Amino acid sequence: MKSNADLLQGTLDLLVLHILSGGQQHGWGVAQALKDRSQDRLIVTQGSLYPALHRLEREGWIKSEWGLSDNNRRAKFYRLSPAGKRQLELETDRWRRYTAGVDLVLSGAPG
Amino acid sequence: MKSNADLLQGTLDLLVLHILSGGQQHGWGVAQALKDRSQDRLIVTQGSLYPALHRLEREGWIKSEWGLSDNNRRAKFYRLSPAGKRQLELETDRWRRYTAGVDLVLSGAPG
DNA sequence: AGAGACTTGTAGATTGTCGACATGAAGTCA
DNA sequence: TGACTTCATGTCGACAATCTACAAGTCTCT
Repeated sequence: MKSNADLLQGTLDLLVLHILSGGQQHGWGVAQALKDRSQDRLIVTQGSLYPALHRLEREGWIKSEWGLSDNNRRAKFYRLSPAGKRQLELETDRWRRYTAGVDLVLSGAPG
Repeated sequence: MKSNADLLQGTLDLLVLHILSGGQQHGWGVAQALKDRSQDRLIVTQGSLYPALHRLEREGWIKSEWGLSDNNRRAKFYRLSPAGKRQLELETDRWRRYTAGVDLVLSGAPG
């Protein structure tokens, strides 16, 4: 049974950046936000989420800081950097262009 | 500079199956069709296309047969099998659900 | 004390695309 | 005849990203 693993590829960065564009959030919270807002369509596992966050930070698109979560637990909070804001715009465009392309193919006469 | 490599991942099968749903076509023709119909948004390289076709055939979703192209050249023609038709429907649904999820996240209030 | 939810993280396996390369036939043009 | 372009199929190694499974620790509630 095929999951969404392959579809997620190339979209996760965009999604995470978008979530963080509204304010700081810790990793677990990002995953929850994605699940909730997509109405359970987008489920991101820890094995994807944390490496993704580290990758984004390595690229300089997000910055992290330790703090306390609402539940009073130690958590690492991430926020968007100026470069991350630009990257978010880039990736949003890329996504829109790409889906437009797929839609053109899928809606066009087959054959 | 990021290409569409990662976005293509998980969509290529769907796109190829869709193209073939309208009748048989050879590999090169599939790539051309994708490029043309997407108005140059979807460019599939040979290194992705041929392995994908072999994969789909291995799964039993498409069948192949050697023949002659319009240009009088030796070419392998692929057509959708009944299982491929079902798979196309599955993957189309999967794609629609996924993009719906992404759109929910992207259009919702950030933060 | 124990259970369960919250929180971060890593390692190995798997998968899929890319770029580069190799091969060859058909048609065009000088 | 020879050179070049387009059409057409294919493989190989590098690389990137996700998944599953595991490890570990904290806070709250019973």
